[in-house]
Amino acid sequence: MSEPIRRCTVADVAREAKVSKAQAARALGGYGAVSEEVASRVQTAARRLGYRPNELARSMSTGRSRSLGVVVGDIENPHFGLATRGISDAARQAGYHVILANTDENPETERNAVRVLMDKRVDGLIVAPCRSNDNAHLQEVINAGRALVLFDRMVAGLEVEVISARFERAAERATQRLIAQGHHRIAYLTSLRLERPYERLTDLGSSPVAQRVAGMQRALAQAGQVLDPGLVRANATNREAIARICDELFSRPSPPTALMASDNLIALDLLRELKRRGLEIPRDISLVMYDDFPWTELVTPALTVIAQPVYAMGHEAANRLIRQLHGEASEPIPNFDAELIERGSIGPVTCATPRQGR
Amino acid sequence: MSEPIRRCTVADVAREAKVSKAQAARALGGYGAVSEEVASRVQTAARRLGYRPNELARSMSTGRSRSLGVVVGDIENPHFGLATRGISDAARQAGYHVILANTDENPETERNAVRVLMDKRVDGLIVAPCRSNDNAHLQEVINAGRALVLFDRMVAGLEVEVISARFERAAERATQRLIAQGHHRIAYLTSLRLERPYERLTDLGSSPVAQRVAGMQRALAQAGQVLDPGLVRANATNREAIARICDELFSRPSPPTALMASDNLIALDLLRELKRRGLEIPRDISLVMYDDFPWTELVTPALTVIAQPVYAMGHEAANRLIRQLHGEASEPIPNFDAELIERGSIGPVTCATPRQGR
DNA sequence: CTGAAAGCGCTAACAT
DNA sequence: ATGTTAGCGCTTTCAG
Repeated sequence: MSEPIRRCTVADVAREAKVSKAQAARALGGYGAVSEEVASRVQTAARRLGYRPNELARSMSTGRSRSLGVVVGDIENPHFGLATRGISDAARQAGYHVILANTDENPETERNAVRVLMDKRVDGLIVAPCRSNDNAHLQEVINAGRALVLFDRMVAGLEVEVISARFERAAERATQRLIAQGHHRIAYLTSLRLERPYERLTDLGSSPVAQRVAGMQRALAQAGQVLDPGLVRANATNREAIARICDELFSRPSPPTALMASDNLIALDLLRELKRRGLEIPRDISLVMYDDFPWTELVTPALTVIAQPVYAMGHEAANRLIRQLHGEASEPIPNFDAELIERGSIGPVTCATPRQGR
Repeated sequence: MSEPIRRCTVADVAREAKVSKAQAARALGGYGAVSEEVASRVQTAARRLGYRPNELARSMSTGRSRSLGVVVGDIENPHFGLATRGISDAARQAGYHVILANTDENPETERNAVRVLMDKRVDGLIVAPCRSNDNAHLQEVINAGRALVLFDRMVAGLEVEVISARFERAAERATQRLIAQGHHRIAYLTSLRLERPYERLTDLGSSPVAQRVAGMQRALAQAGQVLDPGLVRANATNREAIARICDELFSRPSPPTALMASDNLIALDLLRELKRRGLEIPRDISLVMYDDFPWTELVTPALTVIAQPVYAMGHEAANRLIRQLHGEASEPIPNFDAELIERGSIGPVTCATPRQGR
């Protein structure tokens, strides 16, 4: 019931150790010059009193909070779970803490989160932005002189480091494999928000999604084919949207014979949707998913995926951010190359065009 | 290059609005009494100057940081991903932030994390403790008068709210189903750390694991059977451990005909291990897993699982914590009943005892 | 309703 | 090496 419980402060320790407050603080904080004698007396006193530093006060005077803000779309998504793990492992090792903010892939929430984290005086920010053209709030971060690293996606007009895998090569290879099996109508589904139907590569800016589509395009070009823009579908953000996209895709005169899912959530919904329509992988349709998780090996057929080193990327993002904070020179960003892992979800295209079930 | 960039403070706003610092602070913080006149002048000045409050300073004087510490074993585990999502959604709604700490299921790291979070002056803590008998650091939290809610597991000798699903009923039902299919040697694998081989229910304290085993026991008893203690295996914390446990289990004179995996990580490893041994589910062996995730429906066969409302539990944990902080009376903790979801991984026991493949 | 001044717990000059 | 004195930016008495 006793309410605030005045915690013991440096002043208390100083009194107990019979030294000045400053000296006690130095011994406790391990920063100035302190004699052995005094140091041990202070340590003893601190232990006896159960002293714990008030990090808030410390941050207040130093101006640094030793905490990193992490802003992701959805921590429930294992992709971000893994990334966050990488980030927080690196942070902990360097003595930093992680303040997590979920944006629900909502730009408004993201703006807000970034602002509040700044108000909390995080030393730096790792943001997986949900929009690539919405940079005002992130520019503010830079203007305020706070460190910033982007994760997964870049943002137009923002000169900051971006940690993101390189997808073009793997996308190209995956498409080649598909083509080798006779596919040429290959649809690509992404959760990227686009106001208008996809028309050309430049609609995608320089996002990773652009790399993925570019890779497809290149592989198709090598085979003397062109990518039908109508097969690149954005806004695959939830089950209903994905069902709708499937409806449209499969009611085309020439429906796709292969699907590429831009993330595991899309793949999961797609798998359900295909099952519902009685379409069997890889007999009736082929599937490639971006990202790799343990379960992809265990579904039937095992999924052919384009893996990216998400944990390592998170780790690197945090390390770079921290290096920025310490004013250390940053080496070039390592190449995180996405990698095609072939399992069983690509099969030869069948003569029978899969028609819409339902 | 300009280093610290002195951010604008209440003093600046006050000067600009030609009022006292105190008055500006009141207008900005929305607390004391302020005339319309002054309020609007201050707001205007604040906007013009791009004022943003320093939450650190605010916390410093109020003693409250509006942030919650969340300590979990492994954010990469979708179980905790979901829980964290529930927590942070509830927190955000109430204007709180979440500071996340990963313990890697390591007691030492956990103690440390709890301490540092306390030092950062979080208002309250949600902890998924990795040990049920290690309560000193958590007792400190209580002694310091800080709010605490436990997640998933309880801790001996600690009088705090625990949010955890109730498993006995579902465990019993699952076991009944198994028995109905002729199983009676049912093994249970948990990541719970136990120094010595399991012998009796009391070895498990009052953990959820105890509920699960109790449920099994009860169902077996109803069928006139007893649970062989050798089939309850703790320390299934990683792939190697799980492989070793399988070795032991399947080299018994009478190996188990059904397996219950205490979490999704164990199930994943088990699935791999069974495949490696050429054991097919549900023909050669049956499997039930705790927790439910989208992919469990998509593996072949679809997994029979014991689901728990993890998101809701996280949400509730945060809400209760916040209610504690506000000194509001807490209603009784709702019952989060785990639920058996029958899919395809339970089959009839076959005559041929599965022998070790290797 | 408004203002002056004290203080949260710490670090950082500046002396000694 | 040690002590003294100011702050950090905010909230909070306490007067008026």
